[in-house]
Order: sequence, then C-alpha cells, then structure tokens
Amino acid sequence: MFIYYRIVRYKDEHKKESIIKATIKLVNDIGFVSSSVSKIAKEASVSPATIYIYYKNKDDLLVSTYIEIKKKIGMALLKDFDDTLPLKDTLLRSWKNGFFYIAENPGLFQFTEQFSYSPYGELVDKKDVEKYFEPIIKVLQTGIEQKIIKNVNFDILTTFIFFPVMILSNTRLCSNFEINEDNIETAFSLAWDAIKL
Amino acid sequence: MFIYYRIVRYKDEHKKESIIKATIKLVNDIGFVSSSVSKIAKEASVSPATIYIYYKNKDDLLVSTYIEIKKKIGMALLKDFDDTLPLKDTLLRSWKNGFFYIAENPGLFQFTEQFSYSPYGELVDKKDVEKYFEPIIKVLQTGIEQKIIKNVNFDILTTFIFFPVMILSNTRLCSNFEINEDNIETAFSLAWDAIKL
Amino acid sequence: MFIYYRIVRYKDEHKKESIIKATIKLVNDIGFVSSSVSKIAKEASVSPATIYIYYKNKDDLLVSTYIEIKKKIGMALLKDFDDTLPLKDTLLRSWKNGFFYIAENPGLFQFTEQFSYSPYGELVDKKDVEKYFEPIIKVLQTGIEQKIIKNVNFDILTTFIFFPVMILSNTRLCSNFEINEDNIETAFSLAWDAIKL
Amino acid sequence: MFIYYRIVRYKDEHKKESIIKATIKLVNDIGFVSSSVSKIAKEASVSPATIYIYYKNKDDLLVSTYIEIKKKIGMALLKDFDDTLPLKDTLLRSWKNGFFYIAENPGLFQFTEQFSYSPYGELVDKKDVEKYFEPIIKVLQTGIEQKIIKNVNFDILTTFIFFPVMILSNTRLCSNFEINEDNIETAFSLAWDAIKL
DNA sequence: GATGAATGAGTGTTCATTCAT
DNA sequence: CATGAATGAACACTCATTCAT
Repeated sequence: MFIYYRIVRYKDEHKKESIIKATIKLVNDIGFVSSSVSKIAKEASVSPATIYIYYKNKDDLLVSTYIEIKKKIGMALLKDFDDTLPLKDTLLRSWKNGFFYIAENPGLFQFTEQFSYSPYGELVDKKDVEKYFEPIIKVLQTGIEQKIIKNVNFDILTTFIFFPVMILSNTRLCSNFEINEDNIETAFSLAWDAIKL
Repeated sequence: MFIYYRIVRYKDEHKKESIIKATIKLVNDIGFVSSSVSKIAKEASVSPATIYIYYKNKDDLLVSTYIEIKKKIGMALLKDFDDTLPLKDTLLRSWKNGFFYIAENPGLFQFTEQFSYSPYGELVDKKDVEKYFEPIIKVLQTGIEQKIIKNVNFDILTTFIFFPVMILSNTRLCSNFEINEDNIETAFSLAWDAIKL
Repeated sequence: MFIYYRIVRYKDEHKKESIIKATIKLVNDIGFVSSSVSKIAKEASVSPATIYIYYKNKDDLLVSTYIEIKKKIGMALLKDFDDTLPLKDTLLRSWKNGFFYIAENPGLFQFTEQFSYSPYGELVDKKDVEKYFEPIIKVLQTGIEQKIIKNVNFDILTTFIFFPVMILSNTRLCSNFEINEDNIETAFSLAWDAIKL
Repeated sequence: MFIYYRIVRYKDEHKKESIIKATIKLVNDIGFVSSSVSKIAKEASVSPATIYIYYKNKDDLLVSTYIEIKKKIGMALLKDFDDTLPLKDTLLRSWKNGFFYIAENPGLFQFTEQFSYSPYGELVDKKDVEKYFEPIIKVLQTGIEQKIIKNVNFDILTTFIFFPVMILSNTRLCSNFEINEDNIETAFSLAWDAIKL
C-alpha cells in the first residue's frame, strides 16, 4: 500500500501538469467553445473523472489555467528586473521580455486572450493576477512622482504602455508587425512618446 | 403573373432584425460559449428552424452579426467625417464618435470583442470589415506623406491610434476611466504624442 | 386569367412527373431514410408545398411512386406477350424482358426494393400492384391445369419463377451474374426445372 | 495494482445485449426509417448517450446488430451440420433449420431484410457475414465437383437454393405458404430439381 | 487517487407539414 | 395552382458531471 500511495502522489503533480497543458493546447487548437472536459481528458491521457479530483468543475479548471499562465507571463516580463535603471530602460526591458516570451509561447497568450474576453473573465479575482505585475506598476507610479511621465489616469497609462505589447504580438490583429529588436524599439518609442512628460 | 410571383416572396426583414438583436443580447448576457441557437431563437421569439431560413448555420449567423456590428461602428466613427480639417482634429472627432457610440451601445462592442478573440474570428474575411474604416486609414496615410505623423509600420500606428479607444471603452479592462469629453481629450493627447512627428 | 390557368394546367402534368422522377432519383442516390420532402422538392425544382398539392403526404408520394414503377415493370414484363406460344417460351420471354428492363432502369428497381422491405410496403394495397402481372399468373394457372408445371402452392411457384429475376438482377446480391442472353437462359433453365412436372 | 486496474473496466455486457434487442424490436415494430437513437434508447431503458459508449454512432449500432443477427442465422442453419450425409439431405436439413429458426425469430429476419435493402447494406463488409455460411457453400462446391448439381454460376445456384427459404419465410411476400414439415419438403423438392444435374 | 460507465440535459440541425399570399 | 416562410417536434450526437468500483 505504501508504494501504491507513493506512485499516486508522484502521478499527482504530473497529472495536474498534464491536464493544464492539455487544456491550453486544446483551447488553442479548437477554441474555447469546443474544448470539452472529455476532450481535455483524452488529450491529457486521463479519465474525465480525474479532472474533477483536481478541479471543482470546468470553470475552476479554466480559471486556474488562466491564472497559471498569467503568473508565467508576469514572471517573464520581470526577468532581470532592475528598477535602478533609468525608468525608460526598465520599461523597454519589460517590453522586450514580453514580446519574446509571447513569441516563444504563442499558445499561452492565445489562451489568455480567448479567456479574457469570454464570460469566464469575470470569474477571476483581479488581484490574483495583478500581483504578478506589481513591480512594473510601482515603477510607473515612481515615474509620475518624479515627473518623468504624465500624471494621468492609470488606465490611460497602461493602455499605452502595456496593451501595445499584447496587440502587436497578436498575429491576427497585426499581421505585418515582425517581432525583432528593431521593431520593438520603434514601437516602444511611440509608447514612450505617449506617456513621457 | 409577374406581380403574383413577386408578392409571393415575402421574407420578413423584421424577423431577421430581431434574430440579430437576440443574438447580440444573448452573447452579452450569457457569453459566447453558452449562446445556443435554441436560446437565441427563444430570445427572438422565433422557432430554431426559422433561424436556418435566414442563416446557413450558426457560424453564418454569428459572422453576419459581427459584420453588421462592425459596419455600424465604422459608420459611427465616420459621423461628420471631414478630412479638410487638420488631421489631428479629424482623428479626435473619430475618437469622440467612437467613445460615445460604444458607451451608448455597450452590447455591440462586447459582442465584437468576444467574437474577435474566439475562433469564429478567423471565419471573417477581413476585407468585409476593413472597408468600413477605410477613410480613416487614408487620413493616416496622408499624415505620413505630409510628415505630420511618424512613418512607421501601419500596425504600430493603429495600435496607438485605434486600439486605445477600444481598450479604454472596455469597462472590464479600464474600470477607472470615465468616458467624458475631458478624459477622452486627455487620452487622445497621449495617442497623438505617440504618433505625431 | 384564361392564359394563366392554361399555363398552370400545363405545368400540372409536368410537375407531377418531375416530382416522381426526383423521388426515385433521390431514394436511389441517398436512400429512403435520408430522402426528405424538401430535398425531393429541391431536386424537382419545386416548392415543398407544391408536393402537397399533388400528394396527401409523404407516404402518399412514396406509395404512388411505388405503384407507378410497378406498373412500368409489369408492362415491361408483358412486352410482346403472347400466350399462344408454348408456356416455357412465354415465361422465358418475360424473364428476358424483365432482366433487360431492370438493367436499363436500375433506379426503378432499387426503389421498389427499398420500398418493399421498408414499413411503407404495408401501405400498399396489393391488388393495385398485382393487376399489372395478372396475365403471367394466368399462364401459370393454365400450366398447372395442363399438367405442364407442378401443382403446388402458388407462393412456391412464384418463388422459383418470379423472384429469381429480381435476385439475379440485384447487383448487390449477385455481383458475379452478368446479364446477357446466355446467362439468362441458363438461369431460366434452373427455374424451369424447378417448376416443370 | 494490476488487479485494481482490471476491476475498474467493467463494461456491462448485459446493457449491450439489451440495446441490440431494443434495436431489433424497434426496427421490426416501426421500421428502419422511424427507428431513431432516442427511441431505441427508451426501448432499452437506457440513456441515448449510453448507446454511444458501446457504438461509435448510429450506423455502427445498426451494422453491428446486423452482423450479430447474421451470425445467429448462420449458426442456426448449421445446427447438426453433417456433410457426411448425402448432399441433398444436408441441404434439406439446413432448409428446415432455416425455416424453423426464422419462424421462431421473425424479428431477426425482418431486421436483416430491411437492413439489406436499405443503404446501410453497403456499409457491411461482406466477408464479415459470409464466413458464417461457409460450410454450406463448400457443400455446394463439392456437389458441383461430384457432378451431383449443375455447374453454373454460383449466384444462380444460391438464388435457387438459398433465397427461396427467405422468400417463403416472408409472410408479406408469401402469405399463403404455411411453414410445416410437408410444405418445406415440397418447396425443397423444387429447389432440388432446379439445381440437381 | 483514479477510473470507465452512465446519464439527463443540452447541442446544432433537419423534418414533415401548414400557412398567408 | 403555386409559393417561400414558418414551425414544433424530432433528429444524431455531445455535454459537464457523478457514480460504483
């Protein structure tokens, strides 16, 4: 019996991982609407019933997957984060990190997009997500205090300094924007012009 | 004989209208994923079978609805369109038109959002949509030629001059941005700083 | 108005014809189960409603079509019918007529097969069909009286002298039986051996 | 562990049985055309969804049922099969077995009839069916070699020695043929006369 | 913990038929 | 006579979820 439980524990982690992976893959392949629990189960080589051991229901599975991804994206953005640099450089570094991470993990990004704009979006407690992006927000606040960037509503600021990364990364929306160092810097210069004082 | 045959073809345009209306309402109320044909039919006070008289299938219904809305939004944006004005003013007018139209018709906008990011998005021929926004695109091109705005990739330009309207209008994304003349002008000033030479 | 009615009357015959034709074609192409009234209507280039002018309902349409075909087959069988010939020759001639007619009109035959073995079969008044085959039946009866063929139950007789034509004509059942003068005569010789005294 | 996993796979064969039974009953009662999956499910006291656990789709259900029946009929025909008997007796025994089995299980037979002549018929791999009748076919082949029965195309032979059983058993086609020892022997004598050399 | 079986309620779609014109 | 529109009921099938094992 001891061995039995050991085996199961081991599988535990592995299974949860593979369920999330399957969820992301399926949502990207066939879309949110068609991704059923049984298909996800099959993709993860797991029984549908097993999914309900790890997640309360389908909503829970999807929301958890979303938060998991957001965490990863947040961490990618903050790679080599250094707020002792000039503010502009700190932001540019995040931009580059963001672009390259999304480019390397298009599946993750597509998932969050589909998710955010579906009604599932409202099931997420925003604080669960925002915390992964906090350092950047603080940098912006500091920028305002130091009169480096415009003192405008924070939603306006993020619209010009956050979302462009997501829009330009979206190949469906921006099919002509090639992701490379030069283009990122060009785009960033517009973002910076927008927010700088 | 001729008149007889003419009279006999009496498709009820009013019915088509109410199906589209029901589709939009339902997608906004319960989301894309849960909006089934039968629910839409019930909302439109129509038999499910009737929907298939007007639309080939569910995809057709949704895509048609999407294009219909895009057309309306495009036309709203272009209200009082006047490209003899200074470029900045032309764009600002469109911004204002856009904000107020979306604010007054939040349902329409939510639909397009959910639609764009669902796999249905790929069923749309982009040209069917872009044509409704062409005059503004031409204004931007002229701006580039006259060296008023930056000569950068068009995707970058639209990211800063189009999408902000949509992001800021989205109450889920920007819950602190109140739509009024002042705030729109503030936001627009950032957009303008971004793209102007 | 007079001309109007004339036009309509003309169409009358033509339409009924084309509805039956469409019914047969469709049943043969996609089978009994999938042949819907609307599909038949489309195939006949007619409104579904029009079918209900000529036939009480779908059953009526199918039964009428069946009887129509049976009539045609019966008449084909009796082409050049001559009961002054020796009985064996009379029957052989019918066999040949039957085989060649079915071979030339496979659609008709497939329809009756599918029909006979479906529950629709029971909707037909057998007398409406049998009358087209009466002369042959009389020939058999004469044969019995003249002690040329076995005096057995009539069902047994028809099993060996009628049905073989239908079975051998059925390419699904008899894929190796090629329909030609020689083979027909060979097969007939077995039938004759079976029933002759 | 091994035993655990084995236990867990507990498909209820009894349920599969009752689905097949319901399918046959329904097809006989209301016909092929009207036998829907939900009606079959209700007849089998099972959820429609359950049927899709045991069968890939409706086609699969019907085809499987057909093959199942063919197997049963084949086995009935071959009851007490003994090819050391004189060929004529071997065949007669099969005839009797066939008649009595069909008489006792009219449902099975009606099903195969409706099935064969519907478009479903073409979904069956003939080898899956023929194998159950092979011994009789071999007997006929031996008969030809031993110059006991006519050396004609096999389709012709089966037309006179197989199909009569099915035709005469069909009460719709042969309402005046009562199935009893005497009548069977009479009918068989015609069949034998047809094929014997 | 993990499973495949099981299901009622739902899916998108088509049906036979009727109706106003 | 002839029509396209309209429909409730049905279709084949899948869903999210639960259950005994």
